[in-house]
Amino acid sequence: MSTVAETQVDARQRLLDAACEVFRDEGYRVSIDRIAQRAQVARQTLYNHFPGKEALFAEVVRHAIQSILVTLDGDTDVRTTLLAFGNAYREKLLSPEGLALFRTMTAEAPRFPELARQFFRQGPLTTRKRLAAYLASAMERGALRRDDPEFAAEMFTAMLADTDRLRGLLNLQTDLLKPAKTAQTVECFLRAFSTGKDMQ
Amino acid sequence: MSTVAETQVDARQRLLDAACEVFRDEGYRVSIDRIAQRAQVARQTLYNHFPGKEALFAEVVRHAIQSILVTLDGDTDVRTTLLAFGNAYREKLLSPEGLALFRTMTAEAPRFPELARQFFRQGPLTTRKRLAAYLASAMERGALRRDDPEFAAEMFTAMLADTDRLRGLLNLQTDLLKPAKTAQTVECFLRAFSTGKDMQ
DNA sequence: CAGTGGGTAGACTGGCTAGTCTACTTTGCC
DNA sequence: GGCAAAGTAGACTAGCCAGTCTACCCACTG
Repeated sequence: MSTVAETQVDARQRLLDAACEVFRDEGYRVSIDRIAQRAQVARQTLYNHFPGKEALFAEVVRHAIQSILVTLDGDTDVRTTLLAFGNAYREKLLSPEGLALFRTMTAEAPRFPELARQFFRQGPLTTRKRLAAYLASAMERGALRRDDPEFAAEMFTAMLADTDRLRGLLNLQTDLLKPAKTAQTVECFLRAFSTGKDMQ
Repeated sequence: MSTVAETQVDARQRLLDAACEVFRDEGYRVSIDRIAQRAQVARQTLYNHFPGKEALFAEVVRHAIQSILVTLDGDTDVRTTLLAFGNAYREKLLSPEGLALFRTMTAEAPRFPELARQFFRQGPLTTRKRLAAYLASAMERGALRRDDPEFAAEMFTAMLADTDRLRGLLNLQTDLLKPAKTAQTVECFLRAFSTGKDMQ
C-alpha cells in the first residue's frame, strides 16, 4: 500500500478535507501552516498541489456550495412537499457547515467578488429557482393562488431561515432545528398563497 | 479657537467617526494606523483615548446598534403602519451601514461573543419585540387573526429583508430599496395574518 | 516664566503571515 | 543500482500588525 500515486491522491484529498474543516471553523484568516498541519502534510506539499491560499479557498468553497443545494420532489400534495423542502432547507442552512459557508462568503465577498457571485448563483439562487418552478406549476394547476412564483419563493425561503440563521451566526443557540417551526412556517406560507378555497 | 479641551473632544470624536467609517468599509481586520490616519491623529493619541483596538471596536459597534433600531407608530390602520415599518426596516438594514454592521458582527461573533449577544438583543431582538407588541395589540382588537405575535413578527421581518440582504452582503446589487417590494411583502403578510373577513 | 497636560512623529519589539528555497528522504520504476 | 517523482523539515525573505516608548512640541495655567 501507499504507492506514489496513492500518496498523491491522499495528500490532495487530505488537504482539501483539512482546508474545508479549518476554513469552516476559523474562516479565511486561518494560516496555511494550520491547514498543512491538519492534513499531516508539509507546507511545500500544499504549494505543490495548489497555487496558493486563494486557490485552495476557492476550491473548498466551490465544493461546499454543492452541499447546500436543496431539491424538491413534488410527488404528493403541496403541503407535504413544502414541508419536506422546508425541513431539508433548514437542515442544510442551519447546519454548522451551512452557517459557516454563509458567514465566510459574506465576510470575504469584498475580497472574492467573483466567487461571491458564483456562490449566490449556484447556491441560494439555484435552490430558489427550483422552488419557484415548483410553485409555478402548483399555481398553474390551481393548487396555489396565481401570483409571482419568484416572489413567493423568496418569501418562503426567507421565512424558513432568516431569524434562526442570525441566531446561529451569532452563536446564540445550538438547537435551531425544531421541526415544529417548519410546520408552523409552512402553514403561514399556505395561508398567504392558498387559493382561498382549500384552507381548512 | 482650538483650546486644549476642544482639541481633546475633537480628537476623540474624530477617532470614533474614523473608526466607524473604516470598520464599516474594511471590517475589524483594518489596521490601527489606518484609523489614526483617517482621524488625522497620532497613533499614540488613539491609545490615550482607548485601551486598544478591541475596546474601540466595541464602542463603535455599540453606537452603530442604536442607529439600526426601527420604531412603529400605530396611529393609523394596520396596513399603513406595517408599510411604514417595512420601509423603515428595509432602509435601515439594507443601507451600507446596516449591511456592514451585519457583516462585521456575524464575521466577528466568535471573537466577540459578548458583543454579539449585545448586538442581537439590543438590535434585531428589540426591533422585533416592538413589532410583536404592536401585532399583539392588533390581534387583540381583531385587526389581525389571533396567532403567536412573536412568530408573526419573525415572519414579517424575515420576509422584508432576507433575500435582499444577502444580495447586498455579496455586493450583487446596489438598488435594493424598491418601495414596491415592501408593499408586495405587506400584502403577503396580511394575507397570512388577516382575520379572513377584511381582505378586499 | 515655568510647569503640566495633551498631541505628534517615529523608532522599536515581538509576533504572525504567505510564499520561496534548499537539502534531504522515500518510493517505485527501469 | 540508478534515476525521477513526490514528500518533508526547516531556514529564510519580506511584509504587516498591535502596542510601547522616547523625545519633542505647543497651549494653557498658576
